[in-house]
Amino acid sequence: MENESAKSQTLKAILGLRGLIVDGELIPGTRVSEPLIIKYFGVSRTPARMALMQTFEEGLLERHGKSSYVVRAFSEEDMFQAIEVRGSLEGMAARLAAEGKATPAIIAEMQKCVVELDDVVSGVTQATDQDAYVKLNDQFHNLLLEASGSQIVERGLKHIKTLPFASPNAFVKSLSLNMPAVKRILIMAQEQHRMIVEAIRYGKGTRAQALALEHSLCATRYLQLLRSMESEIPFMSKNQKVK
Amino acid sequence: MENESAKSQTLKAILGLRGLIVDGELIPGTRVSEPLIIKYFGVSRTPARMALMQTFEEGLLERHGKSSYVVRAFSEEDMFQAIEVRGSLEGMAARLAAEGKATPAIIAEMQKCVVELDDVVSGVTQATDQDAYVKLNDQFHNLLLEASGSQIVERGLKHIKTLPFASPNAFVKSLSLNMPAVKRILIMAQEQHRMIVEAIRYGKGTRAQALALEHSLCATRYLQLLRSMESEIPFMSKNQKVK
DNA sequence: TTTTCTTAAAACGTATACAAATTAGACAAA
DNA sequence: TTTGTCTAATTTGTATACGTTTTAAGAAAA
Repeated sequence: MENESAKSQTLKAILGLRGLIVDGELIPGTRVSEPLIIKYFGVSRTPARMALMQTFEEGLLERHGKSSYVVRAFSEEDMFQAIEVRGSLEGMAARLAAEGKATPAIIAEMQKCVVELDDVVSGVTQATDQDAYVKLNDQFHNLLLEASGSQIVERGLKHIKTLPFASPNAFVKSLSLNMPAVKRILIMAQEQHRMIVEAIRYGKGTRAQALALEHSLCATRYLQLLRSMESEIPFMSKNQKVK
Repeated sequence: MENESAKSQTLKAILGLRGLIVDGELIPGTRVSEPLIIKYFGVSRTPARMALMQTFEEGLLERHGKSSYVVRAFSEEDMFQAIEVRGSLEGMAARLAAEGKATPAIIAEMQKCVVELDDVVSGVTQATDQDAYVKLNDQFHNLLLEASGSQIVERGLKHIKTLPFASPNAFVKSLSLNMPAVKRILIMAQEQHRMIVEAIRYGKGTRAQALALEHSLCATRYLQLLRSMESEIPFMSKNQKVK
C-alpha cells in the first residue's frame, strides 16, 4: 500500500505524514513540527513544511498556539456528519448524471461494475472478497462522479475524502464480509448500486439523488456496527488532549 | 479592501495572489509562476511557493504541464453548482441547528440579525444599504454555521467559499439594491432568513434544511439577473484558453 | 507555411543559513 | 500544590544557493 520509492521528497513527506496520522501512529493532540517530519522521512525543511501546510489544509491538523500544529481529533459525530456531507455530494453527482451529464459509455461502465460486484457480493470466498469488493466499490463511486461531469462536485468530494473516515470503504476494511450483519448491509448496498444506475439511465434525477444519499449512509451502519462490537474504530478519539 | 500591512510575507503572498485572481487581474489561463508572485509582492521564493500551493489546493489554480500552474476558468455551470453545494451544506447546518445544536443565545443573535436586516431591506438609502446588507447577510450565514456546531460543515463551507462566486454575497455586490428585480429577491431572501430562524427555534429540522437550501439558491437568481442584463459577470469565463 | 529539433533561458525541487519568534523547562514565590 | 517569570533550546519565517527539470524561442527541415 505504501509507496516506498516516492518520486519527490515533497510527496514522500505529504503521504508519509498522512499515513502516520491515518494509521494512528500520531495520536490526536500530538504536536507535529517540521523537525518531526524531518526525522521520520529524512527530508529537508522545505518538503516538510509543504507537508505540514497541505495536511493542515486538508483538516487532519489543526493550529495550536500561534504557529504550530497538532493532530486533530475527530468525534463519532464528526464521522457521521462527514459521511452525510459525502452523501450530499454523491447525491448531487447522481442527479447531475441523471439529468443528462452521463454518457452512454459511462453508464455502460457502471452497469459492468455492478455486474462484477454482483459476483463478489454473492460469492463465498473470503480473502478475495474483501479486496475485490473494496476495489469495485471504489470504482463504482468514481464512475458515479465521472458520470456527473462536474468539476465542482469532484472538488468537494476530493476534499471530504481527505478525511479518511469519509471514504466509501473506510469501515468496510475493518469488518469481515462474512458476518451476517455485514452481509445484510452489503446486499442492500449492492441493490442500491443497481438502482442508482437505473435511475441515471432513465433520467430520474430526484430518485438518483435520494438513492445515492441513502447509499452513502451505509457507511454509518458499518460505523454503528463497529461500535456495537466495541471494536477499535479507526481515526476516532473521544478525548482530545490538546495542551 | 487590500490589507496593505500584511503581517507575514506568506500571508501577503497568499492574499495577494488570491486578490489578483478574484479581481480578474490574472485572467483564466494565465500561467502563475513563483517569479510572478515575487515580482508582484516582493517576497522571496518560499512564501511565493506557499501561496501557489495553497491557492492550488483551494482550486483557483490548476496544474498545467508537469509542474506549473495556470489560473483556472469557471463556467456559468460551475457557478450554479458551487452555489448548490453551498446550499447543501447550509441546509445541513440549519437542520443540525434545529435538531438541538443551536443554543438559545445563538438563536437570539440570529433573531437580532434578522431585525437589523429588516431595517436595511425596508430602508430607502442607497449607498449605506449595500454595505450594511452585505455585512449583515454575511453575519447571518456565519451565525447559521455557528448554530450548527459542526466542525465538519464548517470545514466544507470554508472550502466551497474559497470559490469567490460561491459566497452568499458574491453577486449582491455587483447589483444595485434599488432595482425592482433585485428588491424582489431581497425581500424574499429576508423572509427566508426569518423563516429559517423560526424553523430552528421550533426544532423543525427538515423545514430548516429545505429553507436554507432554497435560500442559498437566491444567489443563482442574482446570477441569472446579471446574465440577463448582459453585465460583466465577475470570475466567469466561457472560453478557457489553456494551452 | 507548419513541423520538428535543438538549445538557452526560466522555473522548479531541494537544502540550508540566519534571524526572529515561540515553546518548554527550571526555579522562585505564593 | 499552583502560579508566575525568566532563560535557554527549539522551532519557525524567510531568503537564497545549487543542481535539475521544464519551458519556450529560434533554427532547420518538410
